Amino acid sequence: MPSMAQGGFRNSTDNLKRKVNFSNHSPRKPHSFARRQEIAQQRKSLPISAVEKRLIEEVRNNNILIIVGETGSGKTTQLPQFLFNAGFCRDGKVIGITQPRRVAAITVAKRVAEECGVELGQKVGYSIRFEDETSSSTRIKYMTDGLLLREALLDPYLSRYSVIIVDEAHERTVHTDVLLALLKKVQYERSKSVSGHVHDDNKKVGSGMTLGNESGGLGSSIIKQCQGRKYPPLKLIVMSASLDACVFSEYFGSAKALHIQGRQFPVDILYTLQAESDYIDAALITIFQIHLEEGPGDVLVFLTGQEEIESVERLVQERVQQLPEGSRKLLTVPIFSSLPSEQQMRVFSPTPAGFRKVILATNIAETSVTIPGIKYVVDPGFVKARSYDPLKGMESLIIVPTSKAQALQRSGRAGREGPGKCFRLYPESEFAKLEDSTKPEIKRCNLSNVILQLKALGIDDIIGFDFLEKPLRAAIVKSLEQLFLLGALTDECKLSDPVGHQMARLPLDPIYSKSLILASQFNCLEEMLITVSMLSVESIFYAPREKLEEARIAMKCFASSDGDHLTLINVYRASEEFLETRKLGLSKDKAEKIMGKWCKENFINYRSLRHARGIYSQIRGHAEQMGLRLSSCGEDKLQFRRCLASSFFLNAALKQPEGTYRALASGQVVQIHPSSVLFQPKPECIIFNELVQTNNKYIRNITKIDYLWLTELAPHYYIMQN
DNA sequence: GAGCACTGC
Repeated sequence: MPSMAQGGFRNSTDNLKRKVNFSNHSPRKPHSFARRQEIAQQRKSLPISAVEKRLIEEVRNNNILIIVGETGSGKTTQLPQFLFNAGFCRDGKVIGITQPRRVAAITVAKRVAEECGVELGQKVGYSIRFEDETSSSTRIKYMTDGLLLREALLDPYLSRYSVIIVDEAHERTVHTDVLLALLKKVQYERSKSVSGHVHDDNKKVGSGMTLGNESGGLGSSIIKQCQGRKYPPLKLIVMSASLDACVFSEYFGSAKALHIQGRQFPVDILYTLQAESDYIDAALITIFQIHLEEGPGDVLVFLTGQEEIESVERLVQERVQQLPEGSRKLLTVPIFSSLPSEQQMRVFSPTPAGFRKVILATNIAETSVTIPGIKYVVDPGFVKARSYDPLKGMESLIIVPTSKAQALQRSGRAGREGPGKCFRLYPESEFAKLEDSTKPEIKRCNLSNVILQLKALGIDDIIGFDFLEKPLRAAIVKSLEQLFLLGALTDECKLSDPVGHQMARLPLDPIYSKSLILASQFNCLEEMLITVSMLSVESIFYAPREKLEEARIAMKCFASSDGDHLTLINVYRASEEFLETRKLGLSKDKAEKIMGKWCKENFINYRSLRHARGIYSQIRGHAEQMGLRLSSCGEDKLQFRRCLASSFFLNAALKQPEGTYRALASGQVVQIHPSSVLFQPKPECIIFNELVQTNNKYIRNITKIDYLWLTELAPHYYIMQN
């Protein structure tokens, strides 16, 4: 019996003790005088408002500032407004604020537009992929960090911006890391463009940079492009929620760091007395311990994946029935990203009177979704993490312990509305052994895309590039090699013309970008546009456990004996046809609705399909602009499969006697994932798009090809190898 | 015959 079942939690010595401030949340009354007063009152009560003058002064005096603001400090909404009012948008300049997530960019922009009393898209706007709510009058612009990176490809000096604020930098997404490196360079170059030499306060900034490599770098390319033009200095503000501000400060030449107090309620942290052998069982016991012994308030339980969530849900429901009748008012609500949105919404519906809600969540509830009413957090201390092995070209999804920062983030979820409690299902001595923070994404992902982007920005020395944290040399070399094999790089490791430049312009995985270029030569660009759109989104098919058989039958209607790629095309075209026949005279809302219904009937994930349609129209536009020939191979599937072989020759595999496959590039033994339409027939030779290790090494998205095509279509790889 | 955390252009 786990120790907590005997009440084995004890108070931690390092409870989160923070200053408490209260705010009144009254109902929204837009546009009314009362509403404006309410907003003014709320703004004034934010911790950041007390330091407005000081902040503006620091921004004036420092070209780079690190701001550490705890949750609820108001830094994201207020700082841009302070800067605007202080005149940082003179001469039509823009303040840009980047976010790692789309929803954050949208919701914050809406809030700030309301606070300013302006219509969204005017003075205050946002821009994310597929949605641009800005205009020529926009001065405060929220956007995703990936979008600003794309903007930099068109405007390397980021000349429209007077200030760029990188928010949530502690999350260390690839986009954030690359953006920070780029901004450091841009800032240095802009300061040079004004004065012809480096300013005193910029010398400090530039000191950590590799000036020796400027010849092929951003500097020279920008100077060429922007010859004779002068830009005012760029102000850079890096905002982070965590304590490791020194990482950013050091990177930017001992930049000044400021701390702003947050507004979070205290959370009691409790640990188990002993290590738990089974964290699922420990979580179950803790849930019931809270339910029976603690005061009212909902419970948030962090689990690692869908399967765990579903099994815990069943177990909780079983055990509730064994409780005395008066104690059975316990509801379970699951949430994870692949759950259809209407089911995700259940976490927001108020808990019925007298009930306690137990939310079973993946780390979607850590940052992406904020659930109201949480007073208790149960944290087993594990997370399913993706990592990438550059040598094998293989991703893996494995369950690992969380970091300290992650544990802190999770416990903070209990203190949003009042004091809370967090039950960590491991001893305090184990907490001390955790990594401080999660490994930055750039150290555990395929770098091909990053490198292609940097090359397109004129940065050729990737190994010497001044990253915030350097990726493994082997990972860089492997990706350079892949880009070379795809024809994106020349023998001198420069971006090739036109292929490399075209590939860099497309917002896709480089291997998919290349497949579009090839497809225009194979006369099947239409088919390939659909294919890469469908391959770029989360799983298209959705099969709930209880309707697995029905889902299988539905999927058969779309299946192609040639493989998954043509199956995906069939799904896309069927949805197009369905919409074509119905949409005449339908409003956009109505059309979406019947599309959603069609998806449900066919066991297709509506969100994924809609996303794929968005990508399709975007990349189709790019392809047209590039002058790629839009053609269809019609019924000639052979032509399309030959194009797939030509595009994905790096991912070819041959069947072995036991029915497993050998990946030709890496020699690894892999298996076809059972969700593939080719799981049953098991053809001799195939190409695949994904290699992920879970319980086994699985390949997914597979099409059957002829072995001879490989030497014919990719002789530079296959003939050289033999 | 398995099962896939989360983002983003």
